[in-house]
Amino acid sequence: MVKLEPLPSSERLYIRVARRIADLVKAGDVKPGDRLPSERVLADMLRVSRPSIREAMIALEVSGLIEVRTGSGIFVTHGGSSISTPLVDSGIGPFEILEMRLVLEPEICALAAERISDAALQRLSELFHSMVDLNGRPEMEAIDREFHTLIAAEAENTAMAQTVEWLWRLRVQSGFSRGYHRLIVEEGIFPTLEEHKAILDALTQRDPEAARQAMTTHLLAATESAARHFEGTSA
Amino acid sequence: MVKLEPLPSSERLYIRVARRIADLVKAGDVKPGDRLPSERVLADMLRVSRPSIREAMIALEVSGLIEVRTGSGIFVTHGGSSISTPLVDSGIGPFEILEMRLVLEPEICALAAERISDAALQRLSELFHSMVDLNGRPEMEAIDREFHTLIAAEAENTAMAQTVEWLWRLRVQSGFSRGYHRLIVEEGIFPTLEEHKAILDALTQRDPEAARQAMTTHLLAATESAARHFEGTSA
DNA sequence: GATGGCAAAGTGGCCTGACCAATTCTAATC
DNA sequence: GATTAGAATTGGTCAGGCCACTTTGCCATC
Repeated sequence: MVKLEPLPSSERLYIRVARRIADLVKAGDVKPGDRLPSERVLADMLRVSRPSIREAMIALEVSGLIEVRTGSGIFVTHGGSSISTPLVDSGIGPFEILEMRLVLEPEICALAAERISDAALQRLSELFHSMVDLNGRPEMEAIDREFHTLIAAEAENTAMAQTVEWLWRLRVQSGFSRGYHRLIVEEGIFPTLEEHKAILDALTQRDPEAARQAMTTHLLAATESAARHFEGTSA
Repeated sequence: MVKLEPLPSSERLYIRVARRIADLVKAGDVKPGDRLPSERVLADMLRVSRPSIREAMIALEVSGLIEVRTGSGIFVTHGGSSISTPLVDSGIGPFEILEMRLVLEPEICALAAERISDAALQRLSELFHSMVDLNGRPEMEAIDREFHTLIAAEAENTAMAQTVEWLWRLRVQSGFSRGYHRLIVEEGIFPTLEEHKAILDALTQRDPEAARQAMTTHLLAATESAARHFEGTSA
């Protein structure tokens, strides 16, 4: 029972093509925001047919590495190869997301307190003031998202940062966002603002313990208000 | 400046097709292991061309929902739509993975202590004895993996479970596995066995605090031995 | 009757060439 | 200089075909 398996004689063509393109991006030959050559040109350069190029592009698109714009071209995503946005519903609900965030983000916040850059602190401060100005309008959710993902990025752990971004994408899918604005209106904006302020302050003072605590408080509050919101619903 | 965007009137065809197929799977009309109709038949049924079917299949394949076997057919994966195996190298290194596991898995283990089923405990026990029997041979890593992913599954939080599986896939990619066996040989098998035994015991007693502590101890030990292993290397 | 081999049918892998629709660019026009 | 109509570019989709690999089942052989 030796079970020798390979001689992957020849992987499927679209995979080889996708890897080539991905290497270009990773090597920095093309940067986020850049446009790739057209499908026809790529096909000509790689000596494969256009369908094969298209298959590779779809694979890369699903992987989140590129974005295809009809009639315009194929562009490299800014996000880089993060955990892909599920093509199929993940089936992950709001409370699972919050439970996980409650485990992950306080620690991330503590790490970020030690590693965060001045530029990031500056940006966080701007975001906080944007939240104040927006005062509960729907756009606030996007600010909230950038606030949390930026902190995750500053923890300088790619795995954690990608996971936080993934969780936000899941949140958008899982019908949580639909109630976000109503929630803010119902519960008032001030608690949320104060919680974010506490996080910002702790990070500014680079105090890991306070940062952890502030994030925990914030997410516990979010969980409770979500519980009130979804009370009795099937979500 | 209203910027009304909708009427996604017509998403790209391959996405609509992929969703239809994904729905079939989610609805249970086709089960894991089943073979889907051939590309030609699908094209005929959905009234689209074969290339469109192929593009959809590639999207689903990258998403991990199906598996395409040349000359044989298209089969539904057993794993279900988990976080997909990156087509491109994520660039996430061993220590980032361990840092994140150290945050996540102790809490998962604590949750699992309260929620784990008897059947799962039974399986964990079997896995532990397999580890003892294998006594450090390379196959042990697969057992180790099932041990941890099973615990994550028993925490009854899909987001966490998928993340743990994702981290193991990353680990395989990141050149960690290549040193695993050597590590075991160098450091001896017994510490690892004892750590797993402690985790198993805590879960059996359904003691969250002990479970958390046991997992922390295990991962700290793993981190240290990884540090010794990668000492001076570029990994 | 069981076994082994071989051919036909079925399936995915890949290509050529074509046409359509959206976007972008260009140049003529006001 | 700004506007706008047309041309060029780009992705979206289709049709049909050929190849290589797998599976299946028939048939000759043992």
